[in-house]
Amino acid sequence: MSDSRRPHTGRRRNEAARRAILDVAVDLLGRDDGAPVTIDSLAAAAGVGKQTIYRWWPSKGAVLLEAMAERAGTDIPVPDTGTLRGDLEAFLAATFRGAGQRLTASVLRNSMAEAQRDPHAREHMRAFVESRRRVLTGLLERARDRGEIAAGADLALMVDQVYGVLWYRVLVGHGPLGDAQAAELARALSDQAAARLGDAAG
Amino acid sequence: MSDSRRPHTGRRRNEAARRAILDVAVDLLGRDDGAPVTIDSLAAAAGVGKQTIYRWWPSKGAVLLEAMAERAGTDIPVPDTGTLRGDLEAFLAATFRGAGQRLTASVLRNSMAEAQRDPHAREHMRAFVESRRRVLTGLLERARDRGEIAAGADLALMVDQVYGVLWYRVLVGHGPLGDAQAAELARALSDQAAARLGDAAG
Amino acid sequence: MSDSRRPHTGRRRNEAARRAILDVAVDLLGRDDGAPVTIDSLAAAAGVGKQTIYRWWPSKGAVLLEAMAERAGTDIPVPDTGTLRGDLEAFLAATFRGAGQRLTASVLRNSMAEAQRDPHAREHMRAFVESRRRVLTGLLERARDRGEIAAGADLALMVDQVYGVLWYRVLVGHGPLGDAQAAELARALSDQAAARLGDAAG
Amino acid sequence: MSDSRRPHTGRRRNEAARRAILDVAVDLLGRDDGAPVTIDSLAAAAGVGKQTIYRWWPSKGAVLLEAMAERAGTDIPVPDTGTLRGDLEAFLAATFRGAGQRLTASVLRNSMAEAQRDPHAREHMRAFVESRRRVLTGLLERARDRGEIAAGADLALMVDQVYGVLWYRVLVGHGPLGDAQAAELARALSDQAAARLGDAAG
DNA sequence: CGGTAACCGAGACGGTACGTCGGGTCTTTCG
DNA sequence: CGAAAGACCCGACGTACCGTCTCGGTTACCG
Repeated sequence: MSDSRRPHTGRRRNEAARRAILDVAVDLLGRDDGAPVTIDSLAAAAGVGKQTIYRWWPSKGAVLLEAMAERAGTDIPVPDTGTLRGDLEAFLAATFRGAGQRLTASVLRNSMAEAQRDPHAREHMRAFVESRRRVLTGLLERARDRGEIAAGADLALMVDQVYGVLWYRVLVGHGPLGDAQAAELARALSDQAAARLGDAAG
Repeated sequence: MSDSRRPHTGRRRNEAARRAILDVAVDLLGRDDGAPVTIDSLAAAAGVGKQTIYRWWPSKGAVLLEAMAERAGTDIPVPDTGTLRGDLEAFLAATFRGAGQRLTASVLRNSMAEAQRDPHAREHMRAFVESRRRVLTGLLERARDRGEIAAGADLALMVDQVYGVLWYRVLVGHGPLGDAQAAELARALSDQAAARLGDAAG
Repeated sequence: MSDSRRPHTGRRRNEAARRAILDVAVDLLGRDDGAPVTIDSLAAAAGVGKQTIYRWWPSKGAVLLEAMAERAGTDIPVPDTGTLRGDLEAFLAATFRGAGQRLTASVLRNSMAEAQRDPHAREHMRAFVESRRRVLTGLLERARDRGEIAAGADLALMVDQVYGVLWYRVLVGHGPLGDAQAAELARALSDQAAARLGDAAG
Repeated sequence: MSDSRRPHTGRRRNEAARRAILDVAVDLLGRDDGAPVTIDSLAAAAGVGKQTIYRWWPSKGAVLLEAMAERAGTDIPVPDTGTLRGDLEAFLAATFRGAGQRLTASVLRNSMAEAQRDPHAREHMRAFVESRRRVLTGLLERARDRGEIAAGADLALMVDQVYGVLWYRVLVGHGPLGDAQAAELARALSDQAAARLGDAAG
């Protein structure tokens, strides 16, 4: 993998090695051949000793999740179309399109599986999920401030519906995940919000 | 595990062995100590030779998922309150209550993790999920026939909104899964359905 | 402990694997390229899983020593020339010639090194050494019975003088180990025995 | 190990560090817990960087053997009792007593093991052994000059019998190594010498 | 007297081998 | 002839050391 020699950095952590490990991790996670990413192959492909991985990460799951967070966390821009439905549709489309990619989906599936076994990975997963949720929650709060969502609405549950559908489809693979689904779900959620507003009004 | 001696049955398949294997599988899946259920421990605990497992199941994942399906698949009665919201609330409450139990949740988490690695398990998971979805889909279709849901509504997506939230919370564990969530989600979905009806009417 | 005769079910030890392991061990020990015989290479060369080695031997040293004992223990015939000096010369010549071979010497050196670290190997070495000593002790006892060695002579020390010289030269390599040395040492020891006889007589 | 701070010596070799390394090496070699003295533990215990060891010694074995030579090489005084047997008995008693000490024996065993693997150590061992042999050879030559040993006698083989017995017992541990053995062996060797003298005379 | 060369403690690095664990197959013996 | 027992091959696991490297610092020598 790393043909060109990576220089030692003495007694300080070698940033180049860290990068190589994470890059290779994303690469391997992306393969959906079912091969479950071994530490040996990871180390070999990164041109790194296994100890260098274990020195900095407590477990395989931790590496994979950090790698995943880097990849999947590639910022989804927060749109501002002026309406809840427009914002949702744009955000969901970008999000679903990302997660729908074969490679990213594979990363997500492997990571979630790892998180079920490894407590470290679990914690990383929790943090990753939280960071993603925060973005969407912000979008919804803005809409609420604009008066498009009732004050008492359960924003968390709305967020869960989005990411729930996303993970569910990624993990089980029973249905597609693309622009059409994003649009449909955006409409459903804005309908939910509108209905509650009407309640409050009436 | 099997204190009393299970008799050999000679040349015919030993149903008792099959039962013991599935029972032990559920038991081990239920432990959420993170220990990942090995075939050896499964065979030992069931008082069964490993070959007896492999004779009847193609892989570890297949056993575990079949075990899970037995447990988690305990039939949720399909309610009939006369209204979509009532039906949903009853169904979701029962479903969430089941999945929210520590043991069942543990089984689900382990099974989903297994399904990400093992193709056999993946297929089983797909089938299990499909069977569960069919029930809820039936409930929604009935409501559509009653005129509570628009003809063009994406029922599959509504089903996903339910099971997506369920799996998402089970797997990540960032929020509770109980009657309150069931009620809130039932209300949201029926609102969403009603909104589409209004569109169609106008 | 409490178990009486259990008839043993299940697959039996694979004798071919055992032989392959020991043969390969001798082969690898024999290389005096300094490469220290790893379990991995041993298993690979024998076409055997590592576990199969660890199932039957407690440590690497134990395998190597058993292999060595088989090789070096190839029976040295006990000569019967009628005189102590003749017997000694024949026995020592055969023994030294064996140990002097490059391959056997290499096996001996590696084994002794292993025995210094590994308690299991140490015990095996003790047993091997003891079995070799017994043969020579028997030869000396016969000579004592014939009256060629004084009753009070320290036979154990005489045996040590033989094997001491042998191991010393094998391990340090400061001098040859062949027929000439055998003859010289045989003469020295029979002289030494004769001297004690004279003492007793005088 | 080194509680008090060792002062830097700038660009000149730090003698204190060298001493600390050798002292710790002897200390660790002396443990007969079978733990095989690693460079890391050696460096840590000496409060020294690993590079400081590799700067001055070509390999682990070299350090250990130099340490051993220092300890075991503590000069055995060459006695002068006037007779071969007396000289031998005194010299052997002192030598055996030294090597018989648990700590020294442990050092010797570990060093010899190291010498079988490491070429540097092997060479050091050869040199050490040679220096020890020279002393005993000198003692024998003096006796030959006095006419107590025949001119044609194989002094080297006599020396080998002494050190052979010593190493053999140290390495295998099948018998004690003390004054009694020293006396018995001294008598045996002087008997050998006397016998050859008689031959020459007759 | 200000570089600079060689030493030092520290510790990360790429590797190799370790001994263990688990997966899935194969073989033996019993009922 | 199915089922238990369990040995087999394979390969990943996480750890221990190896010998190399770079760092930041100290001290002695040299210009």
